[in-house]
Amino acid sequence: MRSGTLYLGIVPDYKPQIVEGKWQQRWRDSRAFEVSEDPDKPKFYCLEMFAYPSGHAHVGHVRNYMIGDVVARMKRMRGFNVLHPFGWDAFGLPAENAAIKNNTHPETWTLENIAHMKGQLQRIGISYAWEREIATCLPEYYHWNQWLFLKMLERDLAYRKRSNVNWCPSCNTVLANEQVIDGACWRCGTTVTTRELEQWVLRITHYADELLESAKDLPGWPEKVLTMQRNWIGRSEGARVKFQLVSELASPEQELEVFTTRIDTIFGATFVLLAPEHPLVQAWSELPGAEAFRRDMERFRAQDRTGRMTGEIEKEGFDTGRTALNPFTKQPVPVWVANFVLGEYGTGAVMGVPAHDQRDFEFATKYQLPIVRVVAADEAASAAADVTPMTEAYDGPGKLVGSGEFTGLAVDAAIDRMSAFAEQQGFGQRTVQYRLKDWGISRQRYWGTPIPVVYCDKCGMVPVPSDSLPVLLPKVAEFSGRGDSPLAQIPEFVNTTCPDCEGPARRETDTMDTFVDSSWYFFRFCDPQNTELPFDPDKVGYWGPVDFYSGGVEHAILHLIYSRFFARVFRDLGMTTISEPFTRLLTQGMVLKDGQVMSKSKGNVVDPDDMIRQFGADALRLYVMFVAPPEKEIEWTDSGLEGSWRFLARVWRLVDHLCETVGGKGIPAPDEVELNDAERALRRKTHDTIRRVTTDLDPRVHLNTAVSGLMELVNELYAFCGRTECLKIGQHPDAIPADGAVERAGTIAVLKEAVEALVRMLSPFAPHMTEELWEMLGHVDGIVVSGWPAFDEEVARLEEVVIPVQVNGKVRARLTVAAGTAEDRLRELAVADPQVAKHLEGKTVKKVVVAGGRLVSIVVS
RNA sequence: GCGAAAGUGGCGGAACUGGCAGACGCGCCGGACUUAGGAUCCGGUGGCCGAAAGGCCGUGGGGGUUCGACUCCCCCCUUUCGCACCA
Repeated sequence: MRSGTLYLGIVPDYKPQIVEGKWQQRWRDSRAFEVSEDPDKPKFYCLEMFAYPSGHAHVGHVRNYMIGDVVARMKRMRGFNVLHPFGWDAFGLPAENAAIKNNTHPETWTLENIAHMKGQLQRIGISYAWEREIATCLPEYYHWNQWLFLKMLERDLAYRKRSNVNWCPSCNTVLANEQVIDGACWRCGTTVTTRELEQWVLRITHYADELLESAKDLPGWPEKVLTMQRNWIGRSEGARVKFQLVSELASPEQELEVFTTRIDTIFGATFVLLAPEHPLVQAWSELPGAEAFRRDMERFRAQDRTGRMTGEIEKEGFDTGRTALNPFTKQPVPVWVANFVLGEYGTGAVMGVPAHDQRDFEFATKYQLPIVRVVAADEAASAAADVTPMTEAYDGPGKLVGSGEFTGLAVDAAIDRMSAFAEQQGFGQRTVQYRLKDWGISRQRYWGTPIPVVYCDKCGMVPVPSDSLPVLLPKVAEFSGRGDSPLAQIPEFVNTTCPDCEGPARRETDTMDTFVDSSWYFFRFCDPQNTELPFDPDKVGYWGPVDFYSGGVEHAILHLIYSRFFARVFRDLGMTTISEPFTRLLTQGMVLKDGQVMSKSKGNVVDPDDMIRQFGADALRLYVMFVAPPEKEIEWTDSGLEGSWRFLARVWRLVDHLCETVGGKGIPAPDEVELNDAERALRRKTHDTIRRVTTDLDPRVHLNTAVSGLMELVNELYAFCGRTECLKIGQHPDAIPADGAVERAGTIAVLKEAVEALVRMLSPFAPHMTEELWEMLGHVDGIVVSGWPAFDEEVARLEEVVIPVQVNGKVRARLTVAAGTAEDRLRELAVADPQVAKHLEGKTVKKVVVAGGRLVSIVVS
């Protein structure tokens, strides 16, 4: 043996494959992660966004589950009653497409994928309460989608509406606004077109204001996500203003209403613009002799929807030949149809103020409509306004000109006064407009929840009574991938009897958007087997809301806004008191390989099972947690994984080497024995590490720095053992010369404390290996119940501190002094230090600052 | 165009409230042990000058505040993300 080293001649075997199988089996057998409500313990609901069972989970997917598992295991050790469930977002289009392609049934495909992926997660050692597993494609689950739909119908939160909807020609189905990304289908990327369809809609706008207000302050959510939600809801305050139609040809409707946020500019309104979809435009197009009108209208309506939405298409319009009276000026203005006016926003009609709106300016320039300036930045601009032609619209602050009795008012005051005036006169109304639209949930596909209504010739639309639920999805259907809903092609399903009159009736053949399934599954986990209700309010009362929720940022709007909506619906049904379902939200970064997002289609996926075979699940988990903060994307490297494996093997060897020394009973606690300097230093490091790792995990969730803290402790332990003669391999402490019995007891005591703290704190990251080590250290009860190590502030406090001394901002020396040395003394020592003195030579000391007792700063000139 | 976040060694990343920049790991270099070692243990590793002691420079660029700035303020550059004719 060489002195000064811990040389382990025989490398003890760290065989993750054996250890991991053993503990996964034990956890299963002991139902280690199953929980029930326990009012005596604080609860913690830890959830990762459940999975779409696409087939095989790759490392990019499982990163999320690993993050959640570290949090869940840590909280469990810290004494919380932890609910950590998992399930499957199992309805959806890929199953149907796979069915078409492979001539199988979506259910078969889905259930096989679930079985495989469940195995993958179990091999990673995620501590799920598997007895609560749910799959949304099973009647036990979608029954309650239907139940909730009926409740929403009763409360007028669900309604049927004929409108232009987003249509994905590839998926052959409708998409919600949230599901159109840059004009393309969120799932397949095909350019979305428009169709006019009658479909079921959920009134999310009922909660628009509340969703927006709460999104201003959800302290546990990333600011980025909140901003996205606020923008999506898009509140604007303004006014609706009525313009009287004066044309002889005017339809029976004698007025049209515009929405504006800038009523102060209304004296500059020189025309009115209607969306091609506006009802008046439709009505006029149907009048005799309106062929040309109709042709233009149709042309605009057929224009690419996203082009119109994003401004890529040139602004175009045509004169309707009608005029309307500006209610403020009483002057007639022409009414035009314009392709850039959106039918579904506001009233589908706007006033054209070319002087103060760039879009109107361009339109007016193109069609030579008058431009009248009514807001001036200052006096000079006001004077110049009449003579200088504008080159662009002015939308800055200023005072009104040429606006009758409102002339001279500042913009904000004018908006206020003019809105009030319009209300008083009865031609206007202050109003709040949202960008958020009600959520269309009808999908013309098979693999989803049947919408529980029937259509009867006599009674019209009739909801299926709750006691007849669930409306089962029939097993057999044609999956041609063409035409209308596959359900429409199954007569046995379609033809039914009316619940009211018992006459013949047809079932609704559309299914629900799968985002309905995922909007409330977190409540179902609290009571997954309930056959009477979606969940027992008491159980959700105990577990809810979700304390820690993690998943991809791609759901920042879709899933996360729908869930906030549904939580409020359940609340208003009296079933919960929860408004915000997710207290803390972590959006995990993606995993890249070769600079690209890991995905099956790119062929760059890393299968966790391959990594587990080589290095074990613990090494995989540790690597993914260590390589970067959880929110950041990471670039996969094999060498990084190997490094984590090496670290675990290093811990294994250390504990294996020490377990006979520090394992078992009868070892005194460190504060019961006398400690030498080295022992006190190790103890200090131990407690400092506990403090750091604990706060890094909770509440910070800085998993990467928590791991690095543990690595430092391991390095310290190796160094300590290397310096300690009695710890050379092959020499049991009993065989050590007896010149330091007390010292040896201290060594054993501090080592035991350090090693046990290390193993326990490592266990959320590497649960299998640490269970095994914990057992090797002589513990009978699992590490899961061992508790989290406590740290002692007193012990962690340094006895000696190093104080850097700066001269003009540069560190010139370091003083080693007793902790708590008085500031005056520090000043003396600093100035007297030879290195410092060198830099003070020939100069005048102007000031000596002692900052918080941690640093001395000397200013010279 | 608007909004947000970010920019630190060869690489991933630390630095929590303005107080020792580069923790920890990867990679690389050296040593020990060895028949051998891609294992293991120990050490080194921002750049430049220097044998060393030490010195100078250094957190995208430029300015500012401060005894002291990766951190705060102003301007600019770059990247990523989100929104994008919403009247």
